[in-house]
Amino acid sequence: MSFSNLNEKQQEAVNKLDGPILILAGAGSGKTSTMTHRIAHMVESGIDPYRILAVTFTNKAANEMRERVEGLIGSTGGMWIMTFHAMCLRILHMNADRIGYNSNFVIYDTSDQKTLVKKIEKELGISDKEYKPQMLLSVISRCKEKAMGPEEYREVSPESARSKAVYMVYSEYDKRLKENNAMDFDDLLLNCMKLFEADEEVLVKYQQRFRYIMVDEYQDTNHIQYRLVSMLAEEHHNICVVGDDDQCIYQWRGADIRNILDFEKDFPEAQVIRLEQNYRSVGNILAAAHSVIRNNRSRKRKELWTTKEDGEKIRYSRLESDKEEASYIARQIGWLARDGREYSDFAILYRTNAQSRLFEEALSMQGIPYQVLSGMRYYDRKEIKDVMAYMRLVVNPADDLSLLRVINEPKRGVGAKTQDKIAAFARVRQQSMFEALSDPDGEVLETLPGKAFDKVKEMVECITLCRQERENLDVSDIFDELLVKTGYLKSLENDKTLESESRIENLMEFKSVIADYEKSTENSSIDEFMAQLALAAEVDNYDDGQASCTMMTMHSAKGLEFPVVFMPGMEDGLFPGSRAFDDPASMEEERRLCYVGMTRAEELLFLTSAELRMRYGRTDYTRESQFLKEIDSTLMTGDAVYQPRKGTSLGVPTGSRDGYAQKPYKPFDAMKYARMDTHKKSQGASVDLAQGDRVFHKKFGEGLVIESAGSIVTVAFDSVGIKKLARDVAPLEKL
DNA sequence: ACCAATCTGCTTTTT
DNA sequence: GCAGATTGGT
Repeated sequence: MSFSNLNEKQQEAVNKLDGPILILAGAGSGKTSTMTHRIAHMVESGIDPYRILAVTFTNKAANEMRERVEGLIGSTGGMWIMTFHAMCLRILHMNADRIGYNSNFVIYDTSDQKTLVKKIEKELGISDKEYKPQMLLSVISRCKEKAMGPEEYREVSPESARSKAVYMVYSEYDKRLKENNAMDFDDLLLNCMKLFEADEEVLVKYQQRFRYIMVDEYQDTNHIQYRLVSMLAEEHHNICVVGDDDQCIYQWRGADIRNILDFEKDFPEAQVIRLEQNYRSVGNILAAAHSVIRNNRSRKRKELWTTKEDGEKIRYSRLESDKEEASYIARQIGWLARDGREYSDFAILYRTNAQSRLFEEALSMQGIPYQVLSGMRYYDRKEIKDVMAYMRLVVNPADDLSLLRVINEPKRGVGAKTQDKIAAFARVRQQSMFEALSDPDGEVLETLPGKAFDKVKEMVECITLCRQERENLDVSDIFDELLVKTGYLKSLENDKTLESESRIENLMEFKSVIADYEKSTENSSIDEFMAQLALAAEVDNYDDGQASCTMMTMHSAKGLEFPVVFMPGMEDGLFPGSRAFDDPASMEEERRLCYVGMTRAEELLFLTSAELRMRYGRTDYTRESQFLKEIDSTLMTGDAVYQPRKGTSLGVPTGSRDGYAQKPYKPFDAMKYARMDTHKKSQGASVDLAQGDRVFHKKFGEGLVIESAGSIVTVAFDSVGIKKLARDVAPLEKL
């Protein structure tokens, strides 16, 4: 095989197959090409594909790698090219019994986790206001990423109400997952690691099998993923990790940047190869991106270069308002398209999904076709989750959470009280709720109120039948059976609203997903289908063949490239987000995100900001993003970026190398004020004042209302006399 | 048990 | 500004 299309460094990486290697692959440096050629080279050198493992983060990356390897050598044979989670799922499926799970376990996604935590909080009498499910889950997830169980958590945490609450929820959460024969995403990794630790035999089997290991996006691995990889590579040390510390944008989710920074410590004999030639962007874009990222302290030395021409300068515009910003970008796209660009050449990359709305409006106004990659997963839709819950029960009758989700969907007259009753019965009988209801003795079922009895019985029988026959039925048959016999479809049809119609459409779309699955798999089964589905994501649906421009967050844009990129909302408080100003580490992460965004652009890069922006329902003045100030001004045209005068009263010299160090200014936190707004509003509305009422004012003390007309209240205060107050604003309490 | 009116509370996202 | 959750009324 010839690698003449690869540069020297890339060839070096491709040719060194043995021993640990760290490939620092800058943005656009031909990373995937290098990795796929390296795999191809292994096979050409006579290495059995069965011995090769390549792990990625996303399905998309795994699919792309598989396709490209197939393109090079025709077949991927017995290699494993898959995500961390898929790998663990596969290993656990074959060995579930060894860690006390039944191999038909189901996977709980984020919203299942949230439902479960809320339920637990309620049962334990913990306020879900004080301890937000999301916050608890992120603590739990952080623990699991470090392989820290609830007991260990308790030991290392300070004695506080908070850690006690976390401990109680965490331990109950874990217990419930196990009872329901379910795992969350972290468990897939964690349990796989536990399996390796507990069972030498299993570990050795995989160590011996995978003699060559590659890990993509190594900068985004968390501690458990790191451990898994280290364990597998322990024997032979043939491990090749590829990543770019400058593109680590998932630290907030547990990615541990130290994994890549410390690789050479972990494997002292490691060879480091830097891919620094960029094939994607013109010189000016590259230089501008570099002028931003160099402000980060914790990064490996690296500077991309290109043989491309400088290209045009980056264009920056400060617009009057967010609406103006959107219409400016739409106009630019219009002009460039008339100039011969394809619509698919354009991408609008923003910091938050909420920004997409204005662009959608502006683009459709100009008649420009677009596609939005939103955070909302297709599988998060209610109707899809409902039918999936039915399907899960077919696979795993121990899943109480799914049963609770659908027992009253469609309405069967089973309210909260009845649900509690069933749960209580099930607990006494040491069964899951579904098992209790379907028990042939009928004891639990018969306690249901009359009209609920028939309907629930019908549902239970339908699911039981599907379960018994699931070996003989196609997945789509089970789907039909469930939709019809449970009455779910009928209740949607009877609804006759626009919403229910679109729900039916979504269900039909889901059926075509099932049909696709059946076609693509020889031995299709509902068990396997459910497992695959849990690991599928929406971003996989991005279609680059479409003749439309694309909008998405900068996060989702990682790994993609576009000839023309727009980055709107370059404002302190939005990008970088206001929280970044409290913490240098997260400011650095925002900066990496900015770098990722900018390096998506091949030829043209537009940055914009708006003087006035509406956020959380209020309009505020904004300040230009500090990232704009970091960009080498000789590389930009358009509006000048406002630069504060040197040596201002605060005495902080400008031109400091780290952006955050020179920043005495904390951007306006729109969210904080939006919250205050709603509280005020609700307070004002609740105070219904009439003449003669006694009131209390924080500053003026007690008084008597002498007139209440429209928005003005006149009060005679005992100590300070008569005052006229605006009723919606004044902090008045009725006594 | 169910529905509608009000209130709340908000990044980023993959698996 | 908007969606999801909660409350209060039937």
